[in-house]
Order: sequence, then C-alpha cells, then structure tokens
Amino acid sequence: MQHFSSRLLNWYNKNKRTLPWRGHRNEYAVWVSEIMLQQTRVETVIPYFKKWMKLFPNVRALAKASEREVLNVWEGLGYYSRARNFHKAAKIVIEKYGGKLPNDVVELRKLPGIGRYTAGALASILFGMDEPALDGNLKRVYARLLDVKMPINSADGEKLLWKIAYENLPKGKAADFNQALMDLGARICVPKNPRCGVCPIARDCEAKKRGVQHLRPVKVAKKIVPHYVHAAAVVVERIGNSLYVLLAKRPARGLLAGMWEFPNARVEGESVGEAASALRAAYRLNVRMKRGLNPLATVEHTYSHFKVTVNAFRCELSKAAMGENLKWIRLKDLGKYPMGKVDRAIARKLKSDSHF
DNA sequence: CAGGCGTGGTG
DNA sequence: TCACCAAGCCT
Repeated sequence: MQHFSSRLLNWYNKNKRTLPWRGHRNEYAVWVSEIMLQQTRVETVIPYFKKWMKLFPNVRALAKASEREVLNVWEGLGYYSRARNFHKAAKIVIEKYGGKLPNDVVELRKLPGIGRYTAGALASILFGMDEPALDGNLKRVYARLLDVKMPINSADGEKLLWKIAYENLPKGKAADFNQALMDLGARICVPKNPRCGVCPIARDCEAKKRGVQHLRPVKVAKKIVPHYVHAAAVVVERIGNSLYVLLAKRPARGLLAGMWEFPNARVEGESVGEAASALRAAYRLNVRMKRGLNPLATVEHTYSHFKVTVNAFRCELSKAAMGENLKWIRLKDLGKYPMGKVDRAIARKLKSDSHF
C-alpha cells in the first residue's frame, strides 16, 4: 500500500481552510500566526491576528513599539510571555538579520518564543525545507494512525513522535504535509469523537483498525487545581480635575508578568481586617475598608494551574505610605494598561458603576 | 525536565 | 458543572 501522504495531500488540496495568514507569501504574517496559534485555537486567533497586522504591519513596526502597546494588543489572548518574546525576537531580527527571518532551523530556534515546533513550521511553510512540525494535532493524529500506546505528553512519547514525524515526512512536500495534518487534526481527527467516517486516511489508521481510536492518544493525568480567594482594593481618588485609580504592575516573571492589576492579596477568611492586613503585607499599602461592605465585583477565574475568586472592594487610602510598584492611573486611561481577564472585568465594572 | 504559563470552547 | 483540551515555550 502506498504511503498515506498522497491521500492526505489530495484531501488537503480540496479541503484546506482559508485562513488570513495562508497564501500571503508574507513571512511576517506567518510568523505572527505561528506565535499566536501556540496553544490557541484558530477561531480565537483570527480577530487578534487582524488587529495585530493593522497595528504592527511588519517586523520593524513591531520592533519599534513599546512593551505596553504590544501587551495591550495581546490582552485577552493569554500566555503573555509569547508577546514579550515575540517583541524581543522582532528587535533581534531587525538588528541581527536585517529584518528577515533566518532560513535555518538552528538560527530560528535561537529566537525567543521559537521552539522546536515553530522552527519546523516556519522552515517548512516559509522556506520549503524538509522539516516536521509536531504540534498537538500531529501528536494526536500519529498516535492514532500508528496506535502509539506511549503517553504523548511524556518525554519518551515526545521523542518517539518526533522520530515518527521525521520518518513520515514526504520530501519536498513538508509545507503542505504539515499543514494538512494540522487541518486533519483540527477538523477530522479531533480529540473527542473523531470523524473517522469522513477521514481520508482512515484506511491507514492502526487505532481505527483495532477499534481503539477513542483510546488514543494516551495521556498522563494532570494534577487537580487548588482554589484560592483574593481580596482586591479599588481605590479611586480625585486629583486635580480628574479621577484616578490605584493600579499595581505585576512582576516581570510569572503569572501575567508585567501586566497591571488592582492591588490584591490572598485571604483565608472573609473579614475586611484580614483583607487590609494582607494588602499591607503585599504592597505596604494601607487601606481602610468599611466593615460589612459588599464587594464592587466578584470575579471567578480558572487559570491553568489554579482557580481563584477575587472580591474587589472599594476602599480608601489611609494617610500612610504607598509602595513603589503602585501607580495612580487616570480612570479614563484604564484601557491603555494591559490587564488579565479578572482585572479587566473589575475595571469594566468600576467604569459602569462610576457615574462620574 | 516537570511544572508554570491564559483563556475560551466543549461534551 | 467541570475536567479536558487547544498550531508550545521557557526555566
């Protein structure tokens, strides 16, 4: 029997999705898409891609932008280190490569935010190189196609799948082949209830032959996520003629790195006294909260590794000191400061509640 | 190298 | 409802 790639490529020619970054022959557009698509669905990416291309139409424009502008456009897309790394990489590409991506997998991988998958995707799609691009789709498709029993999210499983990806790559056709497998994984060989009835390579599928396609891929279970409660301070003051709100900039590393938020701290109980002392400990911020005050907003959110409920309280600053990572922001300028989903929700609530 | 890192969709 | 999942990378 001939290799499945001919059937797959035939299917792809008739069924490939039309996407804003496909067929552009614009290497920057493809680069943008590959970064945005890391761990993110196509439907989610499309509006962000369009806005990004409008505001930063080329590498030079991106390199010239400020980090805050970059994060602001990225806001809501998640995994914000992608934006900061992309920004850094754009500057490097301008300075070191004259604004053009190196057509070399080893050099590509030196750029921040470009790992093994992305380097393979760019090399194959942009430069027609014979490089596999093993993403979540290809892992799942290959795990079914070859009935891989090793967990695909284990180190050994990854190693095996890269080997499989190299061995099955049809020479000279890597660009279409990689994207065909991605499209197949996204539309046919989906995680749950794979549509084997319309799959162009079902006849090649070992898992299907054995009736175990729904048992592939095998994955090792994840840990259960803890649940925390935080208290956030919403401090609004009139300074001169305009209203200001107190925001804190998050540390440069870790969760929502470099983004802005309402000063907040983890609490165990419900008392406003505990909330005030937790805020003081976290920021050296002395706030006064009224006993029995209802929160301005309560926001629940699930991050990758924990859940949180944030109770945001309107409060006043007592005379004592303010820490250094705190800044007064014009209420009308809140939108210019990149925030995570929780704090953006609080900000919206504050604006809708302010009859100023 | 196992775990951290966002958000929205889905069954 | 809620656990799982998605065009991964970094440390």
